Amino acid sequence: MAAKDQHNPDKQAKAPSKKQNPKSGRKFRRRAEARPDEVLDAALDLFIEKGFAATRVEDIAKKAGISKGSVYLYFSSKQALIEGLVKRAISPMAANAIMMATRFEGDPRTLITLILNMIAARFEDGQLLAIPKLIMREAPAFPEIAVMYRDQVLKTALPVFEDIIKKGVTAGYFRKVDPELTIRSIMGPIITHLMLAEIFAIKPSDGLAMDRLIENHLTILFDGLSMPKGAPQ
Amino acid sequence: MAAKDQHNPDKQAKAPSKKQNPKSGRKFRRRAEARPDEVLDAALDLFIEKGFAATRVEDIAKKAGISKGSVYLYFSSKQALIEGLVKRAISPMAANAIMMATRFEGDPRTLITLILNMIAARFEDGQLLAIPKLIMREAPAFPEIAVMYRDQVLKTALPVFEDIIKKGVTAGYFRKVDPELTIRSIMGPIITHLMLAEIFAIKPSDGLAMDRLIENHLTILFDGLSMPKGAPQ
Amino acid sequence: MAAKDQHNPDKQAKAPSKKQNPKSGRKFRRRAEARPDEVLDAALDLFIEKGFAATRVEDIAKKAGISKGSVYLYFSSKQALIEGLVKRAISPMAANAIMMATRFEGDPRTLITLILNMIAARFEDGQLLAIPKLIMREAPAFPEIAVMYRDQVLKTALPVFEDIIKKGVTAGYFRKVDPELTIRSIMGPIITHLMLAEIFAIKPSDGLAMDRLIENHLTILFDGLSMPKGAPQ
Amino acid sequence: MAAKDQHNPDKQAKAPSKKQNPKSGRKFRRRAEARPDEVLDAALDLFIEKGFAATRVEDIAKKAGISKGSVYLYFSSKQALIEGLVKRAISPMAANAIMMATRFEGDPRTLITLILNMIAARFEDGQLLAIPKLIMREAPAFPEIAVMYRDQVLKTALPVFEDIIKKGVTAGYFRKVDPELTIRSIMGPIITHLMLAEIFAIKPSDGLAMDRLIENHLTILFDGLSMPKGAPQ
DNA sequence: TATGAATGAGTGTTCATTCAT
DNA sequence: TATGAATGAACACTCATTCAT
Repeated sequence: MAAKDQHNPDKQAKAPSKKQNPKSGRKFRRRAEARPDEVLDAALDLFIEKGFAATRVEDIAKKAGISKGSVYLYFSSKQALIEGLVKRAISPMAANAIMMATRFEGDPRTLITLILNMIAARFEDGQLLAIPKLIMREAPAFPEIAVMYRDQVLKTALPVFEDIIKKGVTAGYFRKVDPELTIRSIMGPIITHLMLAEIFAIKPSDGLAMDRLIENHLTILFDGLSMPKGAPQ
Repeated sequence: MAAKDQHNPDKQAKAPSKKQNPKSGRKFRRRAEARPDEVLDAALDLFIEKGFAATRVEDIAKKAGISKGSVYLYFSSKQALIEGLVKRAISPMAANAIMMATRFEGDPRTLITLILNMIAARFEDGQLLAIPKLIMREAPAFPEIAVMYRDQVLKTALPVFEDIIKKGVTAGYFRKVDPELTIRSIMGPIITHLMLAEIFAIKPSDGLAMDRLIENHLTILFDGLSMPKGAPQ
Repeated sequence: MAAKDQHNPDKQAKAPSKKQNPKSGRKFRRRAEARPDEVLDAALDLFIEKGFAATRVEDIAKKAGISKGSVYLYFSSKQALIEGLVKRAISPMAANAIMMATRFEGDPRTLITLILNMIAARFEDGQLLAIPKLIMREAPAFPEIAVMYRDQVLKTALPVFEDIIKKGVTAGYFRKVDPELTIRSIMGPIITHLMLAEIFAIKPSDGLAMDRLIENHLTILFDGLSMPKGAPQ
Repeated sequence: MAAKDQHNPDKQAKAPSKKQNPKSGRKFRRRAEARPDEVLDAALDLFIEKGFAATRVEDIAKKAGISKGSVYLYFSSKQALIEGLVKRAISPMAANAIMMATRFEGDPRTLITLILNMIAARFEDGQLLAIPKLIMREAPAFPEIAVMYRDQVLKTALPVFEDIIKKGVTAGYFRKVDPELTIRSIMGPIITHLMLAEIFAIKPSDGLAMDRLIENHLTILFDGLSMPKGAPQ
C-alpha cells in the first residue's frame, strides 16, 4: 500500500484499445483516465497477497472501486493484468540501470556500489519488489510472461553488469573472473536477502537492514572473506 | 484422517506396473505402504510442471497409478499433499547439513567448499530445488507451509552456517564480518544462478555449468573481486 | 418509448458517410429521420449473418454508424429490433401479393407463373428471405413475433393463393383439388429449394438456378410428373 | 414428450470418452448406462422449447434428474449435446431411406408414395421432426453442425431420390425432368406443410391432416394441377 | 440528440471432494 | 481398501441496458 502511483509518472491512460481524447486538458470524462492504473494497483496488491490464481477479478474491481465488468474495459483478460503490471514496471527499471552504467567513468567498484545501493533503496519499497516476486511465482503457469520479463528486463539489464565487470577486468581493477557468472556473485546476496525476508520473514533482528547487508556484502565481494595474508592471525 | 500422513521416510522404488497378482503366495500386502510416497512423487512432478493450482487431483492419481478417490485415503485434501511433500523433504535436508558441519574440523573454507559442492550436486537434479520453488509459489496462499519450512528447514540450517562463519572469524580464517548476513554472500549466488536458469532459462551457453559457477564464486567469495595490490596491473 | 418505432415506411438510401457539416445552410435536419431504418438495415444484416442471440447491440450500432446508446433512442430493446424488422417487412409483402392477385384476370396458371417468378426474383437477393429465416430462428424465444408474422403476413397472403386456386377450379382450369393444401404444392418446392441452398449450401452445380427450378417445378405442377398416356414411351 | 427412447434401439451408453464396462449384464454401476440418452432427451425437449442459446445446461441437468456437473461427464460441452442429438438421429433416418429405395422394383410412383407416407408417419411424432427443426434453427450459429447434417443425412438421402427419378425417367414412367430439381417438387410440399404447422401453427381445421395433404400432393405431383384435356370443362 | 463509460446479472465450464458399491 | 460416478461451489467473461455529460 506504500507508494502507489509513483511508478508511472505519465498518468495518461494506458488502456488497451481505447481511443484517447485528443482534447486533453478539458474537465475529463468521468474519471476514466486514471482507471487503468488504479486497476493495476489493486491487482498488484491482491496478487501479492493471495497469488494470481486465488485472486478473483471481482475483488480487484472492488478494490479499485469499480465494477467487475469495468475491469474488462481496460484489460481484455485476467492474464492481461499481469502483462500490464510487468509492462508498467519495465521501462523505469531497465532505463535506470542502463543510464547509470553507461554514463559512469572511473572505478567500477564505485559504480557497483552505487547501483546496489540504488537497487536496495528501490526494493525497500515492497511495491516494486512485488513485480519480480509475482513473476517468479507465476512464471511456471504463464511462460509468456516469464519470457516477456526475461527479454525486456533481464536481457537488458544483465549485459550492462557484464559490461561493467568486463571493463573492470580490462582496466585492471578486477581479477580475471567470468563476467557472466560474476553477476550472480554481485546480485545474488541481495536477491537472496530479500527472498528470505519477504517469503520466509527471516531477517536480522533490526529489520531488513539493507545498509548493513550491502556493506557486509561489498566488503566480501571486493576484498574477499578471507583474512588478508600477513594480517595478524 | 485415519492412517494418513504416516508414510515411510525412506523412499522406495517408484511405482511399478499397476496390476499385481493379488493371490501371490508371498507376504507383500499389496504394497499399500508405498502408496503415499508414490502419490507424493506424482504430486511433486506435476506441481513442478504446472504449479499447484493447475494440477488436478485426478492427474496425480493417474500418475501414481491409482484412482482419484484413493488419493483421499492417504491425504485428507489437496493441500495436505504440499504439507506431505515438505515434511518428507525436511528431515534428510536438515540432517545432512547439520551432519556435515558438526563433524568438520579444520579450515572453514574447505567446509564451505564441500557444502556448496554438495548443494550444487543435489540441486542439479531439479527434484530438490522443486520443494523451495513450490513453497515460494504457494507461500502466500498457504502461509502455514511457509512457516513450517522456515521453522524446520531454514531455522535449522542457517544457524549451522552462521556457526561456521563465526568459528572462521574467531579462528582467524575470516575477517570480522557479520555472520548472519554473510550467509547471503555464500548462498546467494548459487540460489540466484539456479533461479535464473530454472525460472527464466537464463544460463551460460554451456549449460547450467555449476562447477564453473562455484569455482568463480568461491574465488570471489574468499579472495575478493578486486585485483590484489602489488599484483601486476 | 417516445418517438420510437415510427420510422419511415419508404426506405431511403443506405447510410452515407457518418459526418456531415452540421452548419450546412440546407434544410436537412441531420437526417435523423433515416436513422431507425439504418439501424434496422444493420440489424438485419447481422441477424442474418450470426443470429439474433449472437449479434451484439454494439455491432449493430457500429454498422449503422452510430453509438450503442443511440440504438436505444430508436428501439427500446434488442427484441424491439426484431419487431421493427418484421413490421417494416409486412406491408410491402402483403400489399404486393394482394395487388397482383386481385387485379388479375385470365388463366390462373399465368398468374401463378407470374407470382412464382416474382417471389423467386425477390428471394434471390437474400434480404427478403432473411425475415422468415430470422423468424424461424427466433420464434420459440419470441412467440409474439411469430404470431405477428403469421397474422399479418401469412394470414393475409395465403388466402390470396387459396382464392386463385378456388377460382381456377371453378373456372375449369384446375382439377378439384383442396385449395388450402394445394398452396403447399405450389410454394413448397421453392421454399425447400431456398432452404437447402441457404442453410445447407446444397444447390445445383450452376448456382441457385431459380429459373430452371421454377420451370421444372411448373411443368410438374401443372402437367404432372407422369408421362402422358399415349405419348411415346 | 411423446415417444422418448424409441429412437435409439440399442441402449448402450453413447457417452463420448467413457470406457464401457466389458462385464455388461452385471447389475449396473449406479444408473450410469442410461444417462447419456436421458440427457439428450432432456436437451432436445428444452432446445425445441426455448432454442439452443436460451437453454441453460443447468436446466437440462435438472430435467434429466442429475447435477449440472454430471452433464459434462457425458458431453464435453453444450455444443456437443447438439452433435450428440444429430448423431443419434442420423443412422436410423439415413438407413431407412436407403433401404426402402434400394430394395424396390416396379413403378417408381408406388415407391414415392410409400416413402412419403413413411416420412409423414415418422414426422408426425414431433420428437423426430425436432432434430431438423433444431438444426435449421441453429445452423447459422453452428456451421459445423449444419455441415455434419448435410453430409451425413442429406447427401445420403438426396441421391437416393435422385436415382428413383432418373430410373423413372429412363423406364418411361416419368417425363424428362431434371432429377435434382424434381426432388424439391416431391419433398417441398411436405416440408412446407410441416413448417407452417410447427412454426406458425397454420394447419387445416382438422389438424395436421398428413393423409389428406399427401393424397392431394401426389395427385398433383403425378398428374398435374391442370384439368386434363378432353375432360369436361 | 448523442455519446460511451459503467454496470451487474447471467452462464458455461472446471474440479476438489464425497460416497455408494 | 479401492473405485469412479456424482456433486455443486466457484469464477472468468459477456453484453444488454442505463445515465451523466
